[in-house]
Amino acid sequence: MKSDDAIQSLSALAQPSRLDIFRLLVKAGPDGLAAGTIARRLAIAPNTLSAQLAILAQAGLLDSRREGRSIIYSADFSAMARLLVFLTDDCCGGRPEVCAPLFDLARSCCKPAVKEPIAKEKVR
Amino acid sequence: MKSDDAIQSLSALAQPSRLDIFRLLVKAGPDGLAAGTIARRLAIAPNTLSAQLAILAQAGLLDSRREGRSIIYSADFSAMARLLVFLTDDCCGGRPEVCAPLFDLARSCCKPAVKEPIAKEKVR
DNA sequence: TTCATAGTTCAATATTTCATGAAATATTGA
DNA sequence: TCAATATTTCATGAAATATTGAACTATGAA
Repeated sequence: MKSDDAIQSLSALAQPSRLDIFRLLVKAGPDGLAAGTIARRLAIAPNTLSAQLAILAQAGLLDSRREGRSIIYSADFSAMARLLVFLTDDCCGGRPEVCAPLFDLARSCCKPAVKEPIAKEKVR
Repeated sequence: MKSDDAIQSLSALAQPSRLDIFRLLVKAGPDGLAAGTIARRLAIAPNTLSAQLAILAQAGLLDSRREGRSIIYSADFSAMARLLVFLTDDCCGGRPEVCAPLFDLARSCCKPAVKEPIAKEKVR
């Protein structure tokens, strides 16, 4: 990832409505949500939402697809991961303990992504 | 972490000079770098740099301490981790494979900082 | 003291970003 | 086709942000 791309992603997320939108879509998972649903849930005017979605999509953080009259938006998880990698690039500098919080992050994210559905219940 | 705090951190990082500064300090590790050193390395005017450092510090992303005439800035790794957690909150939504990239992130960061190798690799 | 070095603060200007209303486009069903 | 729904585009004024020169504070050395 280039610095310009990271700036674009960070700028896209650095706005209250857009951060809410993105986090809502992160929670929604790959299925995503229709623009109208997002507008209703977050109480954002349709035209304002459209502009926000365009900014997030342009930054590569969202995918979109049309389904009937609706346009479904979903978070691009791999783009997200690339951004996080960029931010933490060479974070250790020879001191593995420095980035220990990052491992805690990965572990707290969800149950270890092994093939078997280890835990039935939801994380948190 | 509250949304406002995340916005502040993201806004702080969403600017070319500040992103460069932060990443330089991430690489520098806990020892940090003097403001003047950062200014020289990144070719930023001292007063401009000062403003940028203040914004990053206000966002909680940097620590600072005086050493003689110099003021040493260093990245706050735990603040960083909190931001990443916030962004990926509930990212799984019942689909562990969705956040697999985050595990790749943690592993690529540096050598696993775990007491014992949990599960098996092969997360893909 | 006096001076030089290291950073910061302030004020002004230039630029970017934001939310909104009005109008336009796309899809579906009657 | 027409009407309704879903979303986007455009133009605009207001607000936030960035950069710069000049002045200011703090530390250490002569």
